Amino acid sequence: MNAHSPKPKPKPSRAPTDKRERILEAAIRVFAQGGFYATRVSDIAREAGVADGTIYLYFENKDDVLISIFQDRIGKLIEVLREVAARDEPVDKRVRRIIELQLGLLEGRRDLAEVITVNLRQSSKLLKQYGAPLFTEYLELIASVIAEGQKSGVFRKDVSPRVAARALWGGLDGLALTWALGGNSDDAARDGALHKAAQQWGELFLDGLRGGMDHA
Amino acid sequence: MNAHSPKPKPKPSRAPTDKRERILEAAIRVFAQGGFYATRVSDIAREAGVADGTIYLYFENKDDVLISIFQDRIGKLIEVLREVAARDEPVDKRVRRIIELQLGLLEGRRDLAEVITVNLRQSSKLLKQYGAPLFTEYLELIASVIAEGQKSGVFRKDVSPRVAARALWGGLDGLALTWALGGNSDDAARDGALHKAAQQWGELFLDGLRGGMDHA
Amino acid sequence: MNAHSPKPKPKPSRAPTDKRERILEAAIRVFAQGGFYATRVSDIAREAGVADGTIYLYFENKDDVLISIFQDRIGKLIEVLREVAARDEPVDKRVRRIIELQLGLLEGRRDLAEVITVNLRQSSKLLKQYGAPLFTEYLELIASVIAEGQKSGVFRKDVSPRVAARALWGGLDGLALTWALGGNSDDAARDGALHKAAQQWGELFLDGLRGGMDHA
Amino acid sequence: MNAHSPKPKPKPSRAPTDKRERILEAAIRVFAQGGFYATRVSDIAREAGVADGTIYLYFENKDDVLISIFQDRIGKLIEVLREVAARDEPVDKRVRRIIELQLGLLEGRRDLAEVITVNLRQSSKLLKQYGAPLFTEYLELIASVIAEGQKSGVFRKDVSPRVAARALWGGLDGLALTWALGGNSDDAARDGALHKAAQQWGELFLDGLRGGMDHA
DNA sequence: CATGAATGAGTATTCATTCAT
DNA sequence: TATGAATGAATACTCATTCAT
Repeated sequence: MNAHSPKPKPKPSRAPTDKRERILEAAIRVFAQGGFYATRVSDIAREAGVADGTIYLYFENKDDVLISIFQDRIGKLIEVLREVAARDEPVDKRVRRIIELQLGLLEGRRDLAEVITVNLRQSSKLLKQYGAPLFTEYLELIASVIAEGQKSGVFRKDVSPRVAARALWGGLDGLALTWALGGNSDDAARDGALHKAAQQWGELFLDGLRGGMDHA
Repeated sequence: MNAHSPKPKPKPSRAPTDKRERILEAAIRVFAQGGFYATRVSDIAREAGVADGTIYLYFENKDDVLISIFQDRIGKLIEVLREVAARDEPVDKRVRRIIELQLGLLEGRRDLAEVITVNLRQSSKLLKQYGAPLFTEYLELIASVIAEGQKSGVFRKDVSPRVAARALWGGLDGLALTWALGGNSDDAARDGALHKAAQQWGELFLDGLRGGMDHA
Repeated sequence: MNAHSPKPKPKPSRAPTDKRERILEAAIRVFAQGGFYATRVSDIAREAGVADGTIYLYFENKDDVLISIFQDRIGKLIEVLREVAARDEPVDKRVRRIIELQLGLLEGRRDLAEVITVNLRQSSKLLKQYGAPLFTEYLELIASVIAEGQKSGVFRKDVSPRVAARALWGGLDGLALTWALGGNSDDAARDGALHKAAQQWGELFLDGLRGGMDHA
Repeated sequence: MNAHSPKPKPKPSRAPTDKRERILEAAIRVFAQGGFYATRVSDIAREAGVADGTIYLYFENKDDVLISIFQDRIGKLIEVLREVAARDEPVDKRVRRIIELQLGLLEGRRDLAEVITVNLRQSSKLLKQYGAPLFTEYLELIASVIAEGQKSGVFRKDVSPRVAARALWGGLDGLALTWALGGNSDDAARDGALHKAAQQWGELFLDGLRGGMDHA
């Protein structure tokens, strides 16, 4: 009951589970539009082109849909992140990759950004129960890279790696939030803006991490 | 319906609608606890020590309560922030004050901080409609301080003040979020931890803003 | 959760709780008509002349309505029965009173008879959870009278008082069931028939209890 | 819709719709467990080891399954009862056989007994529509045995055979009900207890029927 | 004949809002 | 002003039934 146990994904064969994906994508769209609470299950169903009841063949309940969005997407992100974090590259380069990765998740997906930055937080229950573990895992990976940078003398040591990781993530999330909230003009310019902002933020962050080197 | 037309706030006579204030305070507390949607009007009423119907003597409806929180409280927050931003102090000191202010460590106004970190994301619809403008104003104030620092040569110039402002806010929000997600032990130790984390984050941020000075 | 804890009956003052009673009576009527499961909550509400939501001010849920019918009515029956069982009268006379009492509950209330004989058994869950205790108490009272009769040498001793009590009750219930199921002609003749049948059954039962006296 | 027109039972060829029988058996079991309404068609299917849809190849709908149980099983029960009632044995012996038959202690046909005690009351609507006639026939057979006993001077004449039949059935039903309500320990001890209770009840009943002989 | 994924009508329950007192 | 009992619209979820395979 407590652990998130999704409906036993019916035979992940060729196309069938394609329907689960369709529902997930539809949910991202409608959640981004009206928010999790304002969205009716039938809205998701209509958007996905299935019957209301079909939703319940693939998900436990409405909550489970939101949770699954988070878990599927963040889960994938963590997988890649794990690989990046372990790479044999300079730590600052890896930090830049992490930033690009997190933003890349949202590349051209303002809807997904909104679901993750806004909708997920509307239910403290869901956030704490299901979000926290994955979120913590994600942050720990980032923190481990920063800690490594501290050990190798590249980063200042008077900052907790976890605090830095949270701040890094929070800064990106903040950028994404304002980006998601920004008008409806979803032109490439905006995408470019997000990208550029992220780069600036990355350099600021890295300089901050290095900057204190003298007084460390 | 669309324009926010609150109940004609009965002229603040002697005890200037002392009850309206009590309801607002109560709402901030319960919204912070369980979120806007999970909170029932009767929860607010109980917390405020009034009858359900009384809420409707001071607010149009439930939405109006959240909107009023935005406007009243963020309004006050902005007022204070405006004063801080205009102070005749070094910019880095002012940035540190902003950080403390947002985290509510300043003057024990934690409730003001909660409005931003918790309530801001409660309702997608309301956030976009009423929250965004105020939020933007808030960020602009921060950005103005940073811009000033750039002008005076204290901060690097290759970072957009707005990007920096968002990142600053986002980082703080991230710290507050993980702090909120962490267990329930609301002892002073946790307060201390948040405070310390905020300081570290502040220094990292400031060093980042200064750090690039050489290549600026 | 397990114990049946009805909504805190709002002030049992003059008339207010009158509404609870109205709902209960309405429920008896509609349950008897279409059965517990086929009856919609809104049917009860309409019959009682209240709004759907009002039902939930007086009852936990639909189950609670059925349980309350049983508990209220059987509860009252047990109160009287307790007095009768303790009377200073010959045991056979007391047994006859018990029979009349049980049938009297249903006097001219074929609907109530149907609710108790049929509807209550449609949910084994409800029956076991809430019905059993009261039912057992009721049977024990009857059994105690029979046991007394055995001690005083009036009744045969080779029959368990509990078995006899169950059989007595079962026989009455059987008569009530066929009576409740019988056509729709609810004339006095039918009432008389039930009464007469009960008397016959009472004498048969009493003779049975006495009959074995010689081989006891 | 009203008249019970079952699916054209496919001509019982070799294995005469062996599957229909399996479904019926399964339904009796699960209905007895949780009641008609609480049982889902898929429960029946799982218990029978067939797919949900298969049920509809043999039955019109869920109601039809319950109706078919009535008709098939009670029909069989009545057949056996008819044979017992017509036997060339003393009436009291035949009454004892009837008792054992109804309690399912005879020939291990407990399922037949369950149909009466449990399934009969499952659906008010169906009970009235399809059950009542069969039930009446069942009672009439018992009544006929009692009437015969009265004619032959073995039983008292001041009791209506029908009343006696109902009481006999009701008493047994009462015993079975309390037996069913009692815990879950389905050991042989419980079976023995029921058997013994039934015997006691039988003798009480018979003595009651005979007992009044002197004042008849 | 058999399957079981998909359907969508049906309903208990909640909770914002009203209004008689 | 203040109350809180009453309202009833709104909606997540279930499950009997269908039908393409």
